[in-house]
Amino acid sequence: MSKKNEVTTRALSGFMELLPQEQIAFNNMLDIIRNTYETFGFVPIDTPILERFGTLLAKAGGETEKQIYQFTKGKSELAMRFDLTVPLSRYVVEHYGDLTFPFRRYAIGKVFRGERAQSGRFREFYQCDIDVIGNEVLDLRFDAEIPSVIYTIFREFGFDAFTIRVNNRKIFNGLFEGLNIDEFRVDIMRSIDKLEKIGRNGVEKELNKLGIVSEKIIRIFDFLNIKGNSQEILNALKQLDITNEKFDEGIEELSKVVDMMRQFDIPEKNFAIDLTIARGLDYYTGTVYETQLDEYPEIGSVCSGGRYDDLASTYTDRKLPGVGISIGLTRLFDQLRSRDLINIDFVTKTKVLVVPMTEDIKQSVSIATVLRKNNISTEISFVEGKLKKRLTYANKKKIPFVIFIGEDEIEKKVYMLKDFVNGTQEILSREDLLQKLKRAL
RNA sequence: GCGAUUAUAGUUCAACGGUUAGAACAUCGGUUUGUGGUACCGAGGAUCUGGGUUCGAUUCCCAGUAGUCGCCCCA
Repeated sequence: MSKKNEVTTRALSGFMELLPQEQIAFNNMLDIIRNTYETFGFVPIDTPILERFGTLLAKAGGETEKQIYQFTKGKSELAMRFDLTVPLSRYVVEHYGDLTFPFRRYAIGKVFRGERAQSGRFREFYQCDIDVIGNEVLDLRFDAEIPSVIYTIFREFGFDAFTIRVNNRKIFNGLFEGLNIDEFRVDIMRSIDKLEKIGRNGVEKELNKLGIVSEKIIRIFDFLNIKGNSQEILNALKQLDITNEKFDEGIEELSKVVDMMRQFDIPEKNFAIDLTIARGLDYYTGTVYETQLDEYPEIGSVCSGGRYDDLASTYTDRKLPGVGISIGLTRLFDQLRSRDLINIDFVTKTKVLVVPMTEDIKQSVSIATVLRKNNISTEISFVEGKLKKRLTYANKKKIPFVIFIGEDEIEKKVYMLKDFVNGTQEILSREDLLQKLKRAL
């Protein structure tokens, strides 16, 4: 808070800003995500942060629309993207002729939602998406591959106890059709999604409010109360007295997806069928996923997604079914950080601080260049004042090595290397210095 | 959009209807010159904005603004 111009220097609420050491940790997680996506053969794209308002609005609706940041510049009605999937569908339609299908793309970027910020809920946050888009058709096996990417990433993050929960929207839709309450589909799913939070009574109350008769509510809970391992759930579903084509189709799909997830070597403990998962944007039509950390369920979902059969239908007559998932890295990172679960290993990536002790900096610059060419991050200290001050800088930033270059060193063409960790110090030739640093780092 | 709650140094927190609003951490300087961490000494730095009550308000009241938490929604 600077008084100078009476301008608040605080970042806006809901916009995460990190210290360098945190940002390094954050970027490390981003790197893991990006690398994993690429090893699965997803290609990168980067769509604009701003889109025409009409483009975003076409697929949004209801609550989502209220949360879109929109503004007018000149005569243009613009809006900030609220996710990466709607821009993707626009992108695919626009570049349809240049893309190879199934189109496997990843996108990492900030998205914006104009809502009230609170714990774990941001107005600007990173989404890290993968999607597979088919031309006319998309094999169900892709639905099982997506969770295996997620599994790989969370293992790379170092997590062991996490669960990828799977469900299929067709089961819900079939159930609601069968009970003749399809018109309340969206509202019902939202209530069901809150089951863990508000309990059975809370959900019952909400369903009552919608005007659903108690006999049907009981049927819904018969369905929701199905528990057990994946096989038990599937068996119980088949025995439910629901005659609806969609319902059966959903069970069939879910059954296949789960079976294939096993073939992708995802351990049983890391996935589960969860019939209460209804969450997610309106456009999901089949498989839906949600991932949570077993030890921190209160964090909520850090990775959600699903299958959508008609995402681009507002832009084109072509049928472009897709399946994908999004990691909400900002939320994940923020929640881990507030629980002290982020390892802050580095304040900087600098490994060597070169300290010129004279006006002549030629040798300092020269050795810095050599080290950098050898991929050793190096800074040169141009700080005025006492040597103490310059060493304090290295100490604070936890830079492990300092090289002193004074008159003696310049004269003899040698380097005084100080190991900050051990506190040792030695005079080395350029070649020995390089070899030693390479070995140590 | 709705509700609750909070607002004092860079940060986390004190205090008081009445003289210079305290502390810790952080920052900067010092404890003799080419050697950091620990210790000691010192310095700078704050009552969100506007009204009201009062002899007097940072303190009490109202409004605004902003933060936080929750609802809605969602990653």
